[in-house]
Order: sequence, then structure tokens, then C-alpha cells
Amino acid sequence: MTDDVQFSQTLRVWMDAFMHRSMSGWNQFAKSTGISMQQFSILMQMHYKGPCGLSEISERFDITAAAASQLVDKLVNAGYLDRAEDPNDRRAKMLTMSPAGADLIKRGLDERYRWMEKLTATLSEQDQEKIGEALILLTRAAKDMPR
Amino acid sequence: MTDDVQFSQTLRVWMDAFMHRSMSGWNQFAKSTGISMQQFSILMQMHYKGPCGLSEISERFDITAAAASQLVDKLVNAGYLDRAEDPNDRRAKMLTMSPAGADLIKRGLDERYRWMEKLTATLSEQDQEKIGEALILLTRAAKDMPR
DNA sequence: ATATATAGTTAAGCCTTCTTAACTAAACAG
DNA sequence: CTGTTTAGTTAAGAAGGCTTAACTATATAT
Repeated sequence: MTDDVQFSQTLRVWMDAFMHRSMSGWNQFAKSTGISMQQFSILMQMHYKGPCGLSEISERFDITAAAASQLVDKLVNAGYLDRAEDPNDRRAKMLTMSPAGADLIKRGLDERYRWMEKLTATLSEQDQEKIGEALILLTRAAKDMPR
Repeated sequence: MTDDVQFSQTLRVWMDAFMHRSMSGWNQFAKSTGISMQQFSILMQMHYKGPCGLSEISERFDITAAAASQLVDKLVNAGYLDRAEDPNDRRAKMLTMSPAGADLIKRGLDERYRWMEKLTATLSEQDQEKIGEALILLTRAAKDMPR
């Protein structure tokens, strides 16, 4: 039992450290692109989940359809999203990331990954192996988790 | 070299998975409290770095002193921060978290930690030990990193 | 003592986000 | 065919966050 607690504690410390660092870089990047954080979140979400309709946006971010429509509108106008009619349902729109949008996200992710690579460089071969194995376990466990 | 790349890749996958999950819970919590994300960030930052003056806020978030003053004002009015005169420099203010603010942050962190504990429960004793060691290495490396 | 720099506040104005409400158009159910 | 539900848009208005500019008060340098 006490082992469980200790492990949780380790998870927390690590999570705090990483989240904190990652987040600030995140905000900075979003700011540097001129895009708002909300708009950036929509692009990120599209990056991970692929094309979707407007209704998905409003559901996932828990905002009204009107709000989603307006946000998407800005992203379309900025050239980061493409908005087309869904051929299966002509009421619906099919939102997809434009090349410019994909590029923006890629740059954001690269920036986020950069410090991880620096971190990697400070670790010995053995530590990398050890940590690599552990992270694979951890990632798998997280993905399998109900929610 | 190829080992380096593979390790980086593992780091990325894991980072994506965790950030994604953690972030959505984060936004949800901030929303549920009625407080804005920016205001919440200030509280979080105070939680980690302790009391500070207004100027620190404006530096850390890269906003003008005016903006910082207005944000802090809202937090003070909401009862989450205390604003007192700095006895050493009567121009300056000393911002500290109020009990209500500390409680808010605590609840936010607890929420974030909850799924980590669930995740812990799905791991075997051996895996926990393995991952625990790895995370300690990783956290140390991250803390030692120049920036 | 005087001038300048620093810490913070306040007000006006702009932009973003969000909501409600009224609307169009397509899909679907009887 | 008709009525209803679903997908999305548009407009008006509230609220938040940010900036610049003008201001007060304290500290510091000469």
C-alpha cells in the first residue's frame, strides 16, 4: 500500500514538472503565431482526431454551435482550415486541416519536442533504455484506461 | 544514434498522450469553477512559486503591468488572492494566496491526480517499481536542464 | 533638494469569445 | 406532403483580456 502511495507521488512530481514546462512553451508558441489559444486548440484537436463536422467541435469544447461556427470561421479565413459541404449530408460541413494549418501544428509540436531532445541528450545510454521501457508501459496503460 | 531517435519517439508518444488527457481535464475544471483560464494560471503559478509582487506576474505572463493589475484585481475581489503592501517597499504589493485560493488549487490538482491514481492501480508491483525509478531519473534530468 | 526611475492603478478602446435568438436549408418520420 | 428534427449561420450584446496613456506614490541617484 505504501508503495502505491510512493509511486503516485513520483508520478505527481514528474507530471507537475513536465506539464509546467510544456505549457509555458505552448502558450508562447500560440502567442507567437498570432492565433488565439482557443483557435489553436481546435487545430490541435483536428490534428489528433482528423476531419470532423462543426457539431463535433461544439461538443468537444462544450460550446454552442454558434460559438463553434464563429471560431471555425476565423480559422477558415486565416487559411488554416478548409470547410466543405459533406457529400453525405448536405446540411453538414466537413472541416479539414489545410496545408497551412498542418504546417502550423507541425511547427508547434516540433518546438515542444525540441526540449525533449535536449533532455534526451543529457541521459546516458542505459538510462535512456530504462526510461524508454518504462514510458512504453506507462503509455500503454494510459491508453487502455477507461477514461 | 538510432537509439536516440527511438527514445525521442517514445518520449513524444507518451507526452502527447498525457498532455492531451491532462489538458482537457484541466480546462474542464477551470470552467467548472467559473474562473477564467488566465486567472487560474495566475493562481497555479502562485501555488508553485509562492507570494510575489505584481511586477512578477506581468513578467512571467508577458503582459503589461496594467493587465496584471486588472487580472489580480479580479482574483482579489473573488477572494482567491490577498493583496497587501510590501513593508520593505511601500510602492510594491505583496500578493499571497488566500485560503480559498489554496483550496481551489488543491481541488484542481486532486482532480488531475485522480486519474493518475487509477492508472497506478492498473500496474503490477514490478512495473510500478520500474516506472518509478525511470520517472525519478527523468524528473531529475528535467530539473537540471538549463532551460 | 531635485530629477528620475520604479510599482502599481485607472480609464478608454479594441478584439476575442461566448450566449441567446431568429433564421435557412436539408433530412427524416408520419 | 407535412411537420419536426438536425446542421449550421448570422446578429446583437455581455464579459474578459489586452494595450496605451495619464496618473499617484514611493524609492533612488546626483
